[in-house]
Amino acid sequence: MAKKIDTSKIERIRQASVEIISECGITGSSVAAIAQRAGVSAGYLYRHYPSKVKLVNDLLNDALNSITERIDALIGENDRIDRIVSGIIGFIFESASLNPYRLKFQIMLLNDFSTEIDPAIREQIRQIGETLIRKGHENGSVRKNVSIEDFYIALVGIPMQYLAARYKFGFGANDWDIAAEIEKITRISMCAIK
Amino acid sequence: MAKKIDTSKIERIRQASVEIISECGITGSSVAAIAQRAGVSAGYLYRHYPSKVKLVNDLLNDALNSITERIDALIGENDRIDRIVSGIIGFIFESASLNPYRLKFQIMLLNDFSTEIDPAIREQIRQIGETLIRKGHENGSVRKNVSIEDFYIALVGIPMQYLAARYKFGFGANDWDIAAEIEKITRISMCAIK
Amino acid sequence: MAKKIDTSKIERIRQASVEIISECGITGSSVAAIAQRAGVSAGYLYRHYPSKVKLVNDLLNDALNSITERIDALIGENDRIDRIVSGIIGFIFESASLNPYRLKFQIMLLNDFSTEIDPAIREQIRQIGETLIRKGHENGSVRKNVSIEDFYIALVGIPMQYLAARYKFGFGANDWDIAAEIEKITRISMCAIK
Amino acid sequence: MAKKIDTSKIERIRQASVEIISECGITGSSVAAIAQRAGVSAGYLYRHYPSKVKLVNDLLNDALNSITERIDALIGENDRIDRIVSGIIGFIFESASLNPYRLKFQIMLLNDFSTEIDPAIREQIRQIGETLIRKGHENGSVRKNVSIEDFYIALVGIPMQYLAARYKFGFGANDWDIAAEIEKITRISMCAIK
DNA sequence: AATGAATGAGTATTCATTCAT
DNA sequence: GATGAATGAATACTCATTCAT
Repeated sequence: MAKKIDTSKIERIRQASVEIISECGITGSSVAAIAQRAGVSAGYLYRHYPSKVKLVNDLLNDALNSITERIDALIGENDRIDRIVSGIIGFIFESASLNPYRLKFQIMLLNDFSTEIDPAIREQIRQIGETLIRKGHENGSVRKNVSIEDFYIALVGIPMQYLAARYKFGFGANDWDIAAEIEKITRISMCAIK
Repeated sequence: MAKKIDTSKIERIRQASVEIISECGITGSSVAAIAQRAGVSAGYLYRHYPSKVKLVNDLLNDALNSITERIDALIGENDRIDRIVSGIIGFIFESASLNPYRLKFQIMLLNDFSTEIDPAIREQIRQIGETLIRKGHENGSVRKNVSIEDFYIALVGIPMQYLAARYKFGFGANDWDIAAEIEKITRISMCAIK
Repeated sequence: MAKKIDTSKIERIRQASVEIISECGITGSSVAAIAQRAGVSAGYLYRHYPSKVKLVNDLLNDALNSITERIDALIGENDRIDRIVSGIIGFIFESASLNPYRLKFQIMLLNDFSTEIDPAIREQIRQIGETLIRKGHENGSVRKNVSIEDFYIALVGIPMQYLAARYKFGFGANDWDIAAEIEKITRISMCAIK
Repeated sequence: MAKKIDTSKIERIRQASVEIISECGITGSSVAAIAQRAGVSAGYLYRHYPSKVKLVNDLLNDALNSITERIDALIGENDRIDRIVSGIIGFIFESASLNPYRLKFQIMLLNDFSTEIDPAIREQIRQIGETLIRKGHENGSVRKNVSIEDFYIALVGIPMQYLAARYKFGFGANDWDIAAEIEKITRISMCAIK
């Protein structure tokens, strides 16, 4: 029986990449630094990712997938738009508290015009948007002329900018009432689509 | 007499920097590439900026200053928070249509955790936030527990995420009714503070 | 297992540095030129020396150490100052014939006021000087008011200037009677301390 | 009547060059820095020296000439070798106290194998050496087999190494009895040729 | 005459990537 | 499989030199 790939090493590479890239930016992060923080050799990294660019793309796609999958799940679970909105905002805040590096990484790359979004992901996001528009129209929970951008802002843009402001400017207290924050952001986000 | 400094060259360097950085990221943009696009030599650039870091900081500070100055002006002109909000959103959209690179540059750097905001700028932003909170409370146009972050997303976060979504995903039509957009986004942004 | 470090490469870098620096001066010697003469890549050099400055300092310290170590050894072996003086002069001439670049390198850097001597080396030299003064006074082989500078001249300055004159002006024949030269220089050097 | 060349500017360039080069080395000294310290423009400097290399060569030749001229003068004035030796040593010490930069510059370049001595100067030095050998033999004040190198270290090498040791290592007191030093060094230097 | 703006080749240093072991 | 030695192209920055004014 052939040796299994040591998935924990791969996971360490992924987490190390996210950490270092969120701290130093993409081009500011060297493969050597990533490998070192992951506790593997640079050569090992290259046996699993053909290039640094592919690694970063993979990570970004996964990060976006985790959000789209959650939205898909929420859509499958219930029809109420407000539940979907508060569900995804809760997910983002939870993700921020579990792994802030990962959230910073997502925010950074979603606002970085030097990296392209994988067309498949873009298409997936477009479909989610259209599904949500249709659903919203069916049960009258969104306004007539709501657009995909409006949903993007509501589900992703607003909560992430809220967190970005904290990370970037560090205003305000450090002790939040997370449940209250989620409720507040949900209310704001609903304004974007209702 | 020696040659006169060609001031247009400085401006060309600034614009080229903003363009290339918004396309390639900070570390992905080489001084040589910037100089070439500006039509000057790399050496020339260094006679006016002591380092690439200083150049980028200068550009970012100017970009942020242009926003804070506009907010200050709007605050000075009138007391209605909704006018201030729509004024700054209008300014951002106008800026996006005049010089999209500059706006991309701002969005990118505001969401990049590998660069620090100049403490002077951060303080300026904090003061603006507090002034707006006080004003809003005085005339009852904002809710009780509104925070600086709430104002940040209302004035900057939400309009910029709209634009980021367009730039990054390219959904939707290219022919906007800008006035209507501004009105819509103002309404959403007001939800963040009201 | 990864490739083994080829230790001969390090030695080649050291020798190439000494050669090129003795020919072109420190700032006149590029890292690229050194790497090329050593037959390694520039990147390789940087995996073993953190900077050009450190490389040069290392080489200079080693070169000075080789002299101070020899003096220490000679001091340990016998008490006669004249034996120590002729021993070190012999060592310098031997070194010049084995590796003239290395000697040129030493001469150059000892007479270059743009580089600092490592304080540890300076202290070592001072201590050697004081030991020699004490020893010399004990057995009456040096004059009363002999100073550290006098010993510096005797042990290092005079033999090296003799060689510098050859290298720089190229007077005289190329076929020396080295033993006689050493004897002559020793006699002159003894005048500096007796 | 045509405007005269402003000789004071030229002199300032020369002195500034000597100062900066003695502090930073040849390649470590930029033309811009030299021009600035001289209070002239870089362009002005280039109207009088075709290149940095030529400037440095000129300065070195002048520095060596000032020594050879003094030796020639001393030879013309008297026949006693010891008077010539003490005369030139006195001249070097005087020069060191009037303009230490200049002396450091001379020491550095005489021990720098990356710059070539002008063949005319070398020939002049050789002739001086031969004259001194002949004179010394005539009046029996030097030993039979004395060489040009012996004279070089007696007249230049030994006094300059004394000064180099002070500059480089900073041993010893700062308050010398210059007359006594000159006498001491003359005695040592005479050993090199007697 | 004198300036200093402008250049571009050159320098030290880094880093993605390869490959011998 | 896994390593890390080795590479060399790329990057930020400097500086001798030129030339328009």
